[in-house]
This record gives sequence, structure tokens and C-alpha cells, in this order.
Amino acid sequence: MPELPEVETVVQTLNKLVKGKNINEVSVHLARIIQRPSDPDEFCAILRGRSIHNIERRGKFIRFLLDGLVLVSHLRMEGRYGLYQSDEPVEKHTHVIFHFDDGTELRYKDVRQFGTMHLFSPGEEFVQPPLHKLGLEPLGPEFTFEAFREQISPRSTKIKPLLLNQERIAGIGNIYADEALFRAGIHPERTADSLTRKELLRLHEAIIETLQEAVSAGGSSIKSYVNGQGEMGMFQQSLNVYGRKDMPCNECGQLVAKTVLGGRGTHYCPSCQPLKRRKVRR
DNA sequence: AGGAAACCTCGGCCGC
DNA sequence: TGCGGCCGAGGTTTCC
Repeated sequence: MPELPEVETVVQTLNKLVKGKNINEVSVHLARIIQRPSDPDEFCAILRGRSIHNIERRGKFIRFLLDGLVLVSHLRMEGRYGLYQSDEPVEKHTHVIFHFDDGTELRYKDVRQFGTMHLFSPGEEFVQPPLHKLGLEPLGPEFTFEAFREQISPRSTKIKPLLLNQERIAGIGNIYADEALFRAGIHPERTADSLTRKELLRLHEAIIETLQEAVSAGGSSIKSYVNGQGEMGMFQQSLNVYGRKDMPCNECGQLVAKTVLGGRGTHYCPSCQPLKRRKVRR
């Protein structure tokens, strides 16, 4: 799925495409997507007649701000939004359709059926699952070095799984965890509490830079990711390690390694990201 | 705290 | 070349 940069791109696109539109009707073709309220019919009934005022991002979640209502949507691995004319044929794996009063409709497609939608009263969404325990927003003003250090440095977990923990920092996924660690020159299996202040500073900077550059490029499109207008993100061309197993490192030429860490494919350069401190000969 | 499994479907790859 | 089967896929939650 989309990680922070991809979700940010989707949100920007959705703001161009559907901000200001009025919902006439909603149809749900796969009930499990709708998590709150539990009854999909009630979900549709509540949304009927509402207008979309704005669309915002929190971590990897999309928040649709409606009049008197907030729709929280998570794309998980392969969820996608697209705007269609109502007479266009409905494609496979389309699970939710928001019918607007202008003859267009916003369709949610999700091959793996992992995505979720929750409805809340405004403000309520932040104190209820799934947003209630989300950690720091890495591109927000609260992501200072000190705040970052407090989340990372006291823990004995390996750094990569910790970066993926949304309760610490919200929005980093598998691609950008690998990329940020490469940029910082830190091996993914280093324990968080073993990182020096210098390394933490590098990692903090690397996270911000990696995510910002990816947002500017419109995200990555490793597999099926396409933003709301059907365009491919360009950042995949800038990936240094993710998906580059056995290819030469862009910095040193050593072959990129891939292992499994916390159940996730993990890419790194054994030379640029040493596990043990390199012995310095003098 | 940390790891594994579970939630799903699809596409790629291997082997016959 | 074709087909069956296994593996893995960008995330999160739940269960040990």
C-alpha cells in the first residue's frame, strides 16, 4: 500500500477531484470494508446528502471532512480511489461507490479487500480507533529531533520494525523505512537503544528528507499504486535499496542485500549500513 | 516487548 | 507452451 507520500498524493488529488461535491447516495458492495458503523446500510444512510468540504491526511489515513461528519479511510495494501462518470462500467474489485449529484462518482477499489472506512462525529475520530494511538506526524512541526529521540532511543527493539510502528511515528511503511535507514547509513537490525546521538540525528533528517522528496515526486509506484488521477508516482526511480536486491548499491557498488525482519522484506547495503562498527585501521 | 499469524487476492516463478 | 502450486506483496490487528 501506499505509505505517507502515496497517501499525501492521493489526498492532494482527491482535493482537486471531489472537494465541494455533494453525495446523493452511497453503495457498498463489500460489507467488511465498512467498520463503523457496523451496519453498511446505516453507513450509507448517514452519508446521504452530505458535502465534501476538505480531504486531509493523518499518517497513512485519509480523512474526508464532510458537513458534521468525518469519514476515515485506510487504503491498506492496494486500496485506490478513482473518479468516474456514473455511466462508466464498474470495474472488478469496486467495493464502495459515492454517487454525487453532478453525474460523477467516487469509486473505492481494493483487490485484497483489506481497506477500511470509519465514520465519526468531527473530533471524535482522534480519540477512537483506528486513529487514537497514532504517533508523530513526520512532516509536521511536532517532529522535532527531541520528540523523535524520545520515541526511539529508549527501546531495545530493532530499529526497522520500530520505524514501522505507527504508534511511534505515523506514516512510514516498508519502502521508506528501508530507504531512510539507507540514507542514514544504519543497518536495519541495529537496536534502537544502540544508536548514537549522531546516528539518531542522521536518521531523523533522513526520514524527513526521504518522505519530502517522495511527496514531491508524487510517491512511488512499486507495484499497483496509482494516485487518484491514475498517474504513476515517480519516486520509484529514486529508490536506493527497496526492490534492488542483488543490484549494485548506488553509493558503493556492493550488492544490495535482502532479508526478512519482523516478517517484512528488508533491503540494505551491507557496506554502507554495517551492523558492527567498522574497524578503523591507523 | 516482540514475533507470528491472520485478513484476502493476484501475479510471478518454479517445476513438471 | 501450459498449468498447478507455492511464495510474497507497500499494512494493521490480534493472539501468543
